[in-house]
Amino acid sequence: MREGLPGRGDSDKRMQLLEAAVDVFALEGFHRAKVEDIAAAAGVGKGTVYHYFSSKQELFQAMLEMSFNKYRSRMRAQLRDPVGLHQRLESMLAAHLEFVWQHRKMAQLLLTDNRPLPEKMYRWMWQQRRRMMVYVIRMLKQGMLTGEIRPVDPRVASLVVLGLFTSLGSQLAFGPEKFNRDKLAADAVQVLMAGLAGK
Amino acid sequence: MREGLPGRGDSDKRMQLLEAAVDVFALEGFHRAKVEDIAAAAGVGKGTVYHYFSSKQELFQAMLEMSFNKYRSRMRAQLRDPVGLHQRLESMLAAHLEFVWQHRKMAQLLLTDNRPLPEKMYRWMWQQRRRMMVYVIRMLKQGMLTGEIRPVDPRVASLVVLGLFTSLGSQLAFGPEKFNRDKLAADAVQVLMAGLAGK
Amino acid sequence: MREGLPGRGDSDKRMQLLEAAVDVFALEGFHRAKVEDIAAAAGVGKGTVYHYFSSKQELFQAMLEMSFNKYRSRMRAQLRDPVGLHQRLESMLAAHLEFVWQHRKMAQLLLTDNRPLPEKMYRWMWQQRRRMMVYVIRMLKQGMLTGEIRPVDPRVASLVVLGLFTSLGSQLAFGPEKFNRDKLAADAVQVLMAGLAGK
Amino acid sequence: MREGLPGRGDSDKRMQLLEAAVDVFALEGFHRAKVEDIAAAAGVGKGTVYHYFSSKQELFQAMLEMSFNKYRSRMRAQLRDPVGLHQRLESMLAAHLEFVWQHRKMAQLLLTDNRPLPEKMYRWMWQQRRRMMVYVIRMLKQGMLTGEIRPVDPRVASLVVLGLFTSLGSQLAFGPEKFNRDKLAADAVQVLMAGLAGK
DNA sequence: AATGAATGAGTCTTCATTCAT
DNA sequence: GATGAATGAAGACTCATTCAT
Repeated sequence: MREGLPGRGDSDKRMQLLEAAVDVFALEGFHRAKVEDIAAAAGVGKGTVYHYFSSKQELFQAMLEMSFNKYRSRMRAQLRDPVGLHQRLESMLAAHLEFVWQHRKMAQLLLTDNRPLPEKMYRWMWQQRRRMMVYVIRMLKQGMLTGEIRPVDPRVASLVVLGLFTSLGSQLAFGPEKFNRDKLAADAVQVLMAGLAGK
Repeated sequence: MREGLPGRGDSDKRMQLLEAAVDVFALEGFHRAKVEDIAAAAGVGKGTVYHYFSSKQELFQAMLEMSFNKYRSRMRAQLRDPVGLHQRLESMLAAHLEFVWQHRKMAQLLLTDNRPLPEKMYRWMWQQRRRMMVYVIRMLKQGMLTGEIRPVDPRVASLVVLGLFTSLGSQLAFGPEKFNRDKLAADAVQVLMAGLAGK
Repeated sequence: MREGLPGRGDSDKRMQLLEAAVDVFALEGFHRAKVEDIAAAAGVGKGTVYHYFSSKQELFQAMLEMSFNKYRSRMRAQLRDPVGLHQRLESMLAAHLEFVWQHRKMAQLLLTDNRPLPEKMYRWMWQQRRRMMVYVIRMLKQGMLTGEIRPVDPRVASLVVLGLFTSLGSQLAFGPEKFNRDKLAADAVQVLMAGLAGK
Repeated sequence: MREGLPGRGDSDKRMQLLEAAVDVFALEGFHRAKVEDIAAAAGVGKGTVYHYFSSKQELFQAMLEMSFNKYRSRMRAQLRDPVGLHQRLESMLAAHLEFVWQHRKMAQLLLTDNRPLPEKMYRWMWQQRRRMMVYVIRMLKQGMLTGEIRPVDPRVASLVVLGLFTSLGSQLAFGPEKFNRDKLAADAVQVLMAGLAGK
């Protein structure tokens, strides 16, 4: 049946399913989301899901991975040009907020519902955070070398940075207020760099 | 059987159930937790649950409220004696970490599983965060008046503060590392107050 | 505890329960009626029910019997004075309608819900009908002897009579219309006696 | 597996379920009937029931409607040829008895168990009776015009007629005796038309 | 490859009944 | 006698998964 160009990367239906999965899972959470609804949202039959994914579980994981990958490549794109640490933190945070905003639903899902993932997936998610942390720590260490930041425990500092990202992200995704994302990022990084205490 | 002081305000069984609920929900998440298991963990019959709570849902909510209330009173206790802002943030964070550590399971639950809560509970949880934020903002504003902190957008700053709390909390609850909680709190607040940028 | 005159026929509570049972069973039907509700309606504790009746089942049966007995004695009262058959049928029907009207709820119950009664009760109810039929047949036979009615198969005729009673009863109990019960009885018996066919 | 003519309008399984429902509901009553048993009787899985009916309730209603419809079309078939009123009543009653006999179980159900039907269904059943009554009244009025019956209150008379139908029906369905249905119908209508009173 | 009818394991919830006080 | 907290058997219903077409 498969019409269209042969060798066209990923099967159409698979991608449709993944995208439908983002919507439905985000809206309903893992448990309330029904495979049938995802199939319907993707415009395919229920059985078709099982051609592409061996289980609801697996579909969920694949969907998560796809989303994380999008996130990572978005972040990486931000980091090409070599700028100072302050500037870099600012554009990373802006990119983070931009992504979170655009994938609000997905973000809500990650921050609220899940847990079917028998450990394995959990570990994977934690790993993602870990990876991010490692990257931030490296960045901070380098900043200390260049004198852009003063000597602090990089592990503690990275937690502060990550907390900032997450906190602003949640507020954006859940909060009722509208923010100017770029200004928010700039302000927050400014606070982070200069500290709260008056000079 | 009835041990302990007679006439103890809240029904024994109800409290047993709430405590069993914390354990089981934290371990399994809302959906996988079986009412029967909670009953068993509390050492009562399945039907007894429905004497005290009209549904699994309600039991879950009651359990959350109990935990939040414990958290709030713990926090408030920390805030009796009048100290400077730096000191206050430090002891709040320390208390937060202490609580999170002691209620690790509960924390994991809140941060990972949930979503059955048809809006109502959601709103309630968001409200809790809101309330905390309001409190922090007030604290920061006062700090600006006393000159303890420099003039910054208090909303942005409060997000940084909350992010710090959450971030350290997660790391503590989920991370494999052991931390000296008091030192962690002190260091983090130090970073927060003085900022990353070298003087 | 039992205060009041000793030897006072039937225990107070028992009677209260039976009366509450009529209301609740009639309103809810056997299955939906909850023992607890009946107890509450009688103003006693749930456990008390089981002092007087060994089961919901038995309570139901006792309640039915009480009602039937009331019915029978009401009917019998009607039959003291010796009058002609036409007159007797008329006053029986009027008494029937009167009773049905006053015990509307009970009637609805009998005509709509029931069936928990594992045979035993069923047989009993059928027996009541039977007994009634036997009585009617005897009456009809006598009427033939006295020449008040013409020779017909008494069994068939009794079915017609009983059908009349039931049919008018249902209409009264369920129908939205208000009837003048005595006139209705008179008219119906008139039709029954004289037949539909014009002379 | 699928035997019988292909393309048969109503789904096979649905019909199997309806027929199994008649048997099981009639045997057990609404409440005691287990969905699982109906499924088993229909030779399908438990879940299948919920493909065709959204609830036990709905299955019950659908089953009732099917039966009533059968009854109505049976009755109507009886009424094609134009005959006198006496004759018509007789064949209607005979058809009624025939149907009741063949659907004895169903009849028992209707006359004994039910009441889950939150009003809606009740109204519908009452409506059926109403409709029948209206039809009978029209018939009687016409009979008065043609002089086949004498002038009587048609509403009262219709109650007598319906009572006759119901009464004989019950006797047939529940009673232990065997009847010659046609003779019974003829005799009863004869009584009805000529009345009990001797000429 | 695609489908959706069919399935039944898994759970919440109800409520008659028991029994310690 | 009276009570109501406690119990657990029983049953409706959901939904991931299979499989014949």
